[in-house]
Amino acid sequence: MVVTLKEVAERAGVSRSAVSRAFTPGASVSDKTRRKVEKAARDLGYSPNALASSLTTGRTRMIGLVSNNFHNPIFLSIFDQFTRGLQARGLRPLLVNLTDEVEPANSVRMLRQYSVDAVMVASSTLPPEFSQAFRDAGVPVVNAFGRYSSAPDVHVVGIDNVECGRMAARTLIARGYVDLAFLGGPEAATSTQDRQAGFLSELAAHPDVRVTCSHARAYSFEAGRERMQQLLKDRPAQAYFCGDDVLSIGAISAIADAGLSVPDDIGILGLNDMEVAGWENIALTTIRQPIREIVNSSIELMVATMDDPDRYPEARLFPCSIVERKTLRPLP
Amino acid sequence: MVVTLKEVAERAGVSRSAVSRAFTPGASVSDKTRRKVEKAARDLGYSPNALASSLTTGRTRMIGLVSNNFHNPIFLSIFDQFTRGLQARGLRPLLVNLTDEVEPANSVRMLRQYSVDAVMVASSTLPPEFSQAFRDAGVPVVNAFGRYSSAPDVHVVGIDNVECGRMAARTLIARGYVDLAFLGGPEAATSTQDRQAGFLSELAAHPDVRVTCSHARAYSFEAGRERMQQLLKDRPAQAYFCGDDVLSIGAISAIADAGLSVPDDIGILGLNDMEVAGWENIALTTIRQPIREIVNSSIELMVATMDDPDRYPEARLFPCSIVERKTLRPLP
DNA sequence: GTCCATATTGCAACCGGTTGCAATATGACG
DNA sequence: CGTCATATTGCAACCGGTTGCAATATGGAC
Repeated sequence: MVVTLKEVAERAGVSRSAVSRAFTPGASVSDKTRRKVEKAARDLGYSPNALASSLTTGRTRMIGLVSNNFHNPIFLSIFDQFTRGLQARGLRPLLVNLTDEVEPANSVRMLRQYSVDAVMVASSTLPPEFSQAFRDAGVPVVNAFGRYSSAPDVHVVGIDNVECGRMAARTLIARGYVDLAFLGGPEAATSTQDRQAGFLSELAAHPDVRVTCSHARAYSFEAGRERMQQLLKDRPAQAYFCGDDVLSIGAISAIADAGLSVPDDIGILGLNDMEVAGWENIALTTIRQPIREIVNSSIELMVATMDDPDRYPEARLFPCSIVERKTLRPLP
Repeated sequence: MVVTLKEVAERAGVSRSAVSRAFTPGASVSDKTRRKVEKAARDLGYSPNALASSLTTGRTRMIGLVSNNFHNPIFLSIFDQFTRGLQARGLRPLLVNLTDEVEPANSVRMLRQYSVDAVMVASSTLPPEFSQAFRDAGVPVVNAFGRYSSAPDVHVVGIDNVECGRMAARTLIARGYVDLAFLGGPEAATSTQDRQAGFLSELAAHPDVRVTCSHARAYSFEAGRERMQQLLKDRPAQAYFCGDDVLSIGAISAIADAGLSVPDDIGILGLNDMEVAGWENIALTTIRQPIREIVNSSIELMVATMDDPDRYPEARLFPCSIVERKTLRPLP
């Protein structure tokens, strides 16, 4: 059924090596041979078996694309960017869903069985042990959307969550809010820890401003909604910096249910700028993460690490920016 | 760096065949040999190279997961289900993003180079030529979320869009709406064509009911919003059946902007029941597509077709159901 | 202990390619 | 036309496994 190199060689009247070289860029073949081979290949509908060649070349051009986040809509566009970026470079993503997986060794074994050339961890919540396990197995790894300080031995590309927290604080202060709050994701998530730390550190310079912190049990709509419902039973703050857009929208939903208005009664500031945040009936004011840039840079770094596996680990941080919409009162 | 069968064989003091057999379920090996091999493998940290073995066995256990829909949030959960379902069966999804790809031959070549055992097309908008091209290349294919009538030579698993259209009509009629409209996706999308046909056919029995049709240029928030803005300039209908949830939410946003209320002034019925539709500040009444069942059935069918490549093509249709929320007036 | 059916084992060829090396072809130059 | 450097080619070994087959080992029956 499937055409092999040998058949092409026979039809073209050349050796198998000649055919192989005709398909290898930069190999030594005369134009005459190349033409004969190309004709035979075309006639037969031949295309080389990438897996067979990987056996000798040691490169499969397959990349493990690893994530555990299949609920936050922002990740759909992240997968979109990654698949397109990898494909454009002739790389193939082997998608690995690590939801509920706790044992790094399993994933490592699996990805080694399939000889991926590198691993892209696309997650802000996967424990660093996973990235480290891949690296220990000798596979180039980049952790996209990861925490930059926790795993200095693995490349990380993402945003400066501490700075995001500071930016959030400055944004709220500038709008005249004096009673602020942070509503984070799970307390164990490093992204939440960093954003909170930045938020608080910036506010340290404003002793006149009141600030409180609380945490939702997950980065999800329901969790944000539940948490905000509880907060509303007490005296709520004037404005909340939420650790994530989905969380923000859950919070807004609870506020609306309580008969209060955003931004008139309570201001909400999100983080991520997922597509849904821009929908006019959501219109979330949020801090935009430059997804495209992070993805492209992650791929570039990964490719560079494939060429030089001993490359010294680095962190690449991209600045975020405020996207002004309708859930914060305007600047005075 | 990487441990091979040969090294394990040497350490265990057996032949390479013995090692291979120890890792092949059902092969003939004595317990004694198996134990020696397992110990050696453990000591060395050996795990077999799946790609190398695929050369002789002809099976890679890799599946091409092909889609062109990376904007509709419903597809994130679809990918979630697919990756988990495939992984649970020891299959590995090679993700292929066909956004902007128009030439089926390219995808076929790529997937053949990587010797995938089967292809899962997860899309309702990919032209049937793609599925057909995979089938013509001799690769088992299932088109999940595809149109059941257009490509009788390829397995299709999904919903009966015509019946969905009818169900939508019945739902609106039952709520006493007499001035109805269908707001579809692109006119070229077969899902839109079928839903519209079903909608109109059911209404044929109700000559007293007025009905009009229009189409958004894409299955997107913006497209739905724009189209509804235009519709509102004229005399809008009492209730709209929208071809998709995202479209519905765009329409709702336009209606709200115009100072009208949903469902008091205009009713909206969506289709899909994506996660966002359930968020309380959206609360879209919609027709639920049983995603999990469709995905599982698609995988089962794909696996069955891998065992019997000549399996006669079939269509599997799953019933949809109304999810009652807050964008239609209640039943009388 | 012998005989025979059955279970294990290793050899060697093969899967579909790549590549070092030596052999041969080519072309420039004198 | 001969010489020599360079370009092209084919041979054969190899990548990391699997598997048919023949050889050997095992164990039960007699």
